[in-house]
Amino acid sequence: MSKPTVELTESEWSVIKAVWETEPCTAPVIQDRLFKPTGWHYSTVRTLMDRMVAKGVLKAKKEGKLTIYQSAVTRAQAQSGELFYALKHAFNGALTPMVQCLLESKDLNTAELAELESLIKAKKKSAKK
Amino acid sequence: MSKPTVELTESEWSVIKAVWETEPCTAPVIQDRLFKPTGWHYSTVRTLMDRMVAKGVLKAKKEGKLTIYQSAVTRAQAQSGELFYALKHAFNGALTPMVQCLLESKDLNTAELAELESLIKAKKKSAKK
DNA sequence: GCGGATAATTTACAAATGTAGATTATCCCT
DNA sequence: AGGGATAATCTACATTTGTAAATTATCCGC
Repeated sequence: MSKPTVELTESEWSVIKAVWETEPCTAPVIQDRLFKPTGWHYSTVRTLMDRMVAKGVLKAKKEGKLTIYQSAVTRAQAQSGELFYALKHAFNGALTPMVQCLLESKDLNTAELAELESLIKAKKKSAKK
Repeated sequence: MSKPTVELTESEWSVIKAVWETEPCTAPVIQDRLFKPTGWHYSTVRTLMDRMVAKGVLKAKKEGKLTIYQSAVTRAQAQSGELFYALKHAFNGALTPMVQCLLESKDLNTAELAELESLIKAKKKSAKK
């Protein structure tokens, strides 16, 4: 029932993003989408995808001669996985320093800051019930 | 002059955290600190540290028979590296969704939210002008 | 039914990562 | 000077990741 934390490599991120955009889909389709940015050949993409199936981040089913792939984790799950990995390792789980790091490193304009502020306001509202 | 983005593996995070806390220090000292949580033996830690020197995240100098290590990247640099890795891969560089993910996944209390809010306020102040 | 197109399968191989045993050098003490 | 303690060096090996060529199967149209 618990979703075991998702951790993806850089290559796997490329693949799963393409899958989310086109699923259900076949490996050739994904290869096609990724060829431009990565230059990967079919067997490369296919290997990645099959390994991802083994890891449980993609699902595959055979349909006639074709293998149809779908994601087995949502974008939100994968995002959380990545974020919490960073939070845990780099910030020892402490949220505030992480946000501080974000604010300091990125050069945010006033509008962006306002947006973040309103996100928090909204959250406060829903939290205090 | 530009700091090439720092990327650390999980094991390397363990090592560099210990180094930050004790530097300058020797490998045996680090091994000692890490033995409890990880069970790693001397040669394991030593290998990691030497590979980290090769990568440029630690520095080593010979002092008599001893090898003295120090970090070559600051905690803040490493934190940024990790955070931006996540931001880039999981969120395509978009800050707002990342913060949203943070707010949604962690169950923050009102005080924490207030703290984040004040971080942003402070930033706004320094940004404008 | 055959040939080209498309997809799948098999196999491979180098680099990076995680882990550590075995051997050797060094230093200090008696 | 010899022996134990400590540190260093060397070597090793399994797993994971990145990348793909070569071979084989399948299907569609002629």
